[in-house]
Amino acid sequence: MSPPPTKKAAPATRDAEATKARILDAAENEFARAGLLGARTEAIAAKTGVTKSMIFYHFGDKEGLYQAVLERVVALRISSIQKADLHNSDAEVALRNFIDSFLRDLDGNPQIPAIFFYEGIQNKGKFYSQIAITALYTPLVDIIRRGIEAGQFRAVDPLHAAVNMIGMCVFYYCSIDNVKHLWPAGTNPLSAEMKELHRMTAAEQTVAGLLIR
Amino acid sequence: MSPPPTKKAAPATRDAEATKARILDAAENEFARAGLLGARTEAIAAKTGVTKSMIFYHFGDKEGLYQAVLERVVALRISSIQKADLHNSDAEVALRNFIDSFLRDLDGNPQIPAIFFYEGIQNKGKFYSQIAITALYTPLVDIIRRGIEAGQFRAVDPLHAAVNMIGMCVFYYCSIDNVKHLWPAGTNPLSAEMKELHRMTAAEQTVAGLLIR
DNA sequence: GTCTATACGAGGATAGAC
DNA sequence: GTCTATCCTCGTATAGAC
Repeated sequence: MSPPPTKKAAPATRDAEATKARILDAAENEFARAGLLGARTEAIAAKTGVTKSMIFYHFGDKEGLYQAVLERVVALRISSIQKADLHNSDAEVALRNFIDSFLRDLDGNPQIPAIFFYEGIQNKGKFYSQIAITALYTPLVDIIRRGIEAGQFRAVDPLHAAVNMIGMCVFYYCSIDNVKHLWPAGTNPLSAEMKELHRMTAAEQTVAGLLIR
Repeated sequence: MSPPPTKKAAPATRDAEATKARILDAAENEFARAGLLGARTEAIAAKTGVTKSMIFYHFGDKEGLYQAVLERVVALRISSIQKADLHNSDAEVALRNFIDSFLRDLDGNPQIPAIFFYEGIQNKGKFYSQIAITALYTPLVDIIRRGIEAGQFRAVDPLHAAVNMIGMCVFYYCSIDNVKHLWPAGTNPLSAEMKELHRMTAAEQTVAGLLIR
């Protein structure tokens, strides 16, 4: 009698970097769905096509994986900010550039706002460090300050105004499943048309909310 | 020998309605902290001062308790909407009334936006019925439509505009722990002064975002 | 580096006494 | 109506083979 064929499937790959990247992609999805607390390592493993053990082998524990996901997301946004032209002497132009860059990033990654909502509410911002938040908000706050000084923007509180503007841009993506019934049945809130409509409307409202009438 | 004194503490109360109300209050807090999935019945019981069993006795299961919390919250908002004067012939006045009423409700219940974020993202809006969303958004959408027709508001998409405006109003309360480092250390984001500043800024930005320049 | 198998704790839910 | 005690499932994390 020949030995029974081994039950174990062959490892999908042995490329550690490729495996880590696939885990990070799946994890980003899962953390957006359920947050650090609700995310299931089993679900991440299933989406990735590897076993749970690989997550612990490569990232130590669930929290380590979560931090890696956050770091990658923040790095992406910082890179976008650097690419955008925010130093136009006209504050209104700089503001439009910032908002446009931000909304286009969201367009391509609509699940990211959810990650940060979870981070703020569930983890009380524990992993979303002071440095990261400063890097993301400071450019916007600076533009608002410049516009107020130049007499282009109303004299609002720049910090509250900045937070509110980000809220106006991201809320759509965080509440899609709550508000989808406002549109006719069958409308896809993430279709290219709907995302463009959101971008247009949000950009207009955000900028107009600040300009002097 | 006399029988040993019973270890069991006397029941805190035997008033079912009072107990249910205390459970609902604690549950609202806990669901805002962690959502339906992350909420711990044990935590709710501890905050309430009764045992876990009472939750199951009065509400069947965790999901039943969750639905009861949502219903109470929605009923509150609907009652506020009915109290506000939204039928002023001037759409700008009606809009200011709506936003002011909404922001004042948030002022008193800053944890409610979190409940709805969880509901949308985690539960995909399963318990936040079509009827509820319609009741909450329709008055705002109607005001926006009236203002556009009267030539007071820019010709934006009314549905997207309404969602974005709500986002501008609630985002502050959902991201406090993410953005708190923007303010000097020791600033309390929920102090009366900060909440008033948020109300003022958000109301201005929301209305200005719609008005024709 | 990847897999299988399992230990171990946490938490929802129930049974039954009072 | 409220409490105590317990069951059982689920999910993180680890051990060890390949």
